[in-house]
Amino acid sequence: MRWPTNAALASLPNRHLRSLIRGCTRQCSIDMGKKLHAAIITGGLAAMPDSFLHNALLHFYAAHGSACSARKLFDEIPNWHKDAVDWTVLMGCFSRHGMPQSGLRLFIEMRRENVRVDDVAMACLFNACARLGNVEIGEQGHGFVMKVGLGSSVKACNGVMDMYVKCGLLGMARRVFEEMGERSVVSWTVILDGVVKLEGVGSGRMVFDNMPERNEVAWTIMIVGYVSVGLVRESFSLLEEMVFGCGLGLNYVTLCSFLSASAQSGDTMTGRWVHAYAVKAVGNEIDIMVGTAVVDMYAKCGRVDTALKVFEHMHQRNEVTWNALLSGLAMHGKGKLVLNMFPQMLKEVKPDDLTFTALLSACSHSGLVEQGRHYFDNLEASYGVTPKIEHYACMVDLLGRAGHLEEAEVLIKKMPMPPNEVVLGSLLGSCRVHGKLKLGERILQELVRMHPHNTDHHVLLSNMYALGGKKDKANSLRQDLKNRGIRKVPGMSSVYVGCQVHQFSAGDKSHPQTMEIYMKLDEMIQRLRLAGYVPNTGSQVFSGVDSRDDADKLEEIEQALFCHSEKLAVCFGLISTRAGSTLYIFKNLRICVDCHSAMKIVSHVYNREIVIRDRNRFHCFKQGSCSCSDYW
DNA sequence: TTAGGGTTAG
Repeated sequence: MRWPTNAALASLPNRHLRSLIRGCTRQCSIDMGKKLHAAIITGGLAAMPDSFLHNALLHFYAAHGSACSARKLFDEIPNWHKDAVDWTVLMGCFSRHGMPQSGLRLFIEMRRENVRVDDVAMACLFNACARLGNVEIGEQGHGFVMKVGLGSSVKACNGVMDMYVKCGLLGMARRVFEEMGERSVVSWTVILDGVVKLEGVGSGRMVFDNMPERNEVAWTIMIVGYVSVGLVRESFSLLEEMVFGCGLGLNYVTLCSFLSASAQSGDTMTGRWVHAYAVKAVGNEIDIMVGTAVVDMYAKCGRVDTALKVFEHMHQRNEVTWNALLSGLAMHGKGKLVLNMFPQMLKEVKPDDLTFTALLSACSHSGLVEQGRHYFDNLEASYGVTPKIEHYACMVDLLGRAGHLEEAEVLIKKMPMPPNEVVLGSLLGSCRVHGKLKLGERILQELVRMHPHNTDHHVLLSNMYALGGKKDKANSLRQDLKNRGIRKVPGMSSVYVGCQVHQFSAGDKSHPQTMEIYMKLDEMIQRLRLAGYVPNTGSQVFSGVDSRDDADKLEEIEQALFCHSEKLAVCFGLISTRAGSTLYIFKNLRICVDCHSAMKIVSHVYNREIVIRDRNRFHCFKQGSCSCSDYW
């Protein structure tokens, strides 16, 4: 079919043009929508204001994320001709596309222009406040709603509640909910979301069970809640009820939500199920967003080879897909593969700033200094990417780890922005590795000034003192933290066994199989010692100073080391999984030096692959060595 | 005939 001439299009009645534009909005026909817009301009229709036509066009640009075009069109509509709908469409567009601040400004402008504010406009305002976490303006908006008599509007109240929930004030949201004369399924969903996130899945389930009506969003919130705390059995039973019991299909939003939750919590079982569902539903033509989420999920769950396979089979890939894969490979220390694949990426898509964060962190995790320098130096000239603080942080990390501490310091001084915690933290980490106590102290002072409550830095420095033989200084630093009432974030390790997450903290005795776990731990330590393991007591300063003799103290330090959360998780994994199968462990902090050397020997002695995800990267222990080559 | 709230991949 031939595209009609602009003149032919312009001769159509406005109501037909409006339907065409609306069709483009619904079908995501971006090119066609733009052509229609052009025809309207050249046909002279733009000079004859028609608010419905304008609004349809504005809605088209707003829906497709082109906030700039939407703003431009909005500004072209004469002020006397703008109605409340035009204002709210643009406000919503700003908020949804990462510019909630602009949304707020627009609301103020709207008030100044004396445009009538209705409940939908208020809902948009609350959405912007929710995204900004701005409870002050949100509360003022709540007051305004009550004052102008919008308190009986379900939409306005839902917006108020959502704002309070997103700002962490569940009590306020509940009060609004209880006072509502009429509630929609959305009112219930907002409360459910708040309760699951702020009070936990247990309380959330009670709300869910009491809902008079449930939509797919409610099911999604509940299932994501279960996945994110590792309740696999519960997430599965709800998934089955949703899909097979209620016959609700999973759409791409739901699928992405489940995959993202699985990636974060390391729940491969749910992740796999969702992947299989998506494949079964649409065959190999998986939605690009879902496919990307699948790649990300496998990579973050430690199955980087599966991630690579899924990636290779995808029919369509964009820069987000590539970034998911490359950063996954980087986390697994596969730096060379990242650099080998990058030219192929250049052929397919345009790399963005996140691509280079992945690339530079790959270089950093694999010790590829020269290559890292090359990409960093050519960021702007060759790829048109302005270096952001993340890139500087990667470079400081890369240089520091490789022992070029002076160069790293020079780079920090040259940065166009002040260094943040990540940049300085990286340099401090390198000081520990290379025993640069003086520099370390200086950086820590700066870091403490910036973030007095972050314990990680103190721990790093106290470990550094201990390594340098300055036990007194190390202990006084610890004491200082204690006096100020600041506690270290407890290390936690989890492992999925039998459809359930099993979580351990250091010295944990709460697991039902504690007896067996500690018996296994004794046996494991003995076997490790026979294989040459020597506990790394040098970096430990937890003992406190008392009058007991050194042998006692040493034993206490050793016992503390043996009970680290990842060792307990490994022991539980060893007794509860099939011989020879791989163990996957997820830790919230970074793995310590002693656990790292112990895990290498465990992988050899027990002939098991052990994959540990720590806060920064993956360690894959196999036959006595680690994929990070002791470089982390 | 136009608009909104909750779930949206790196």
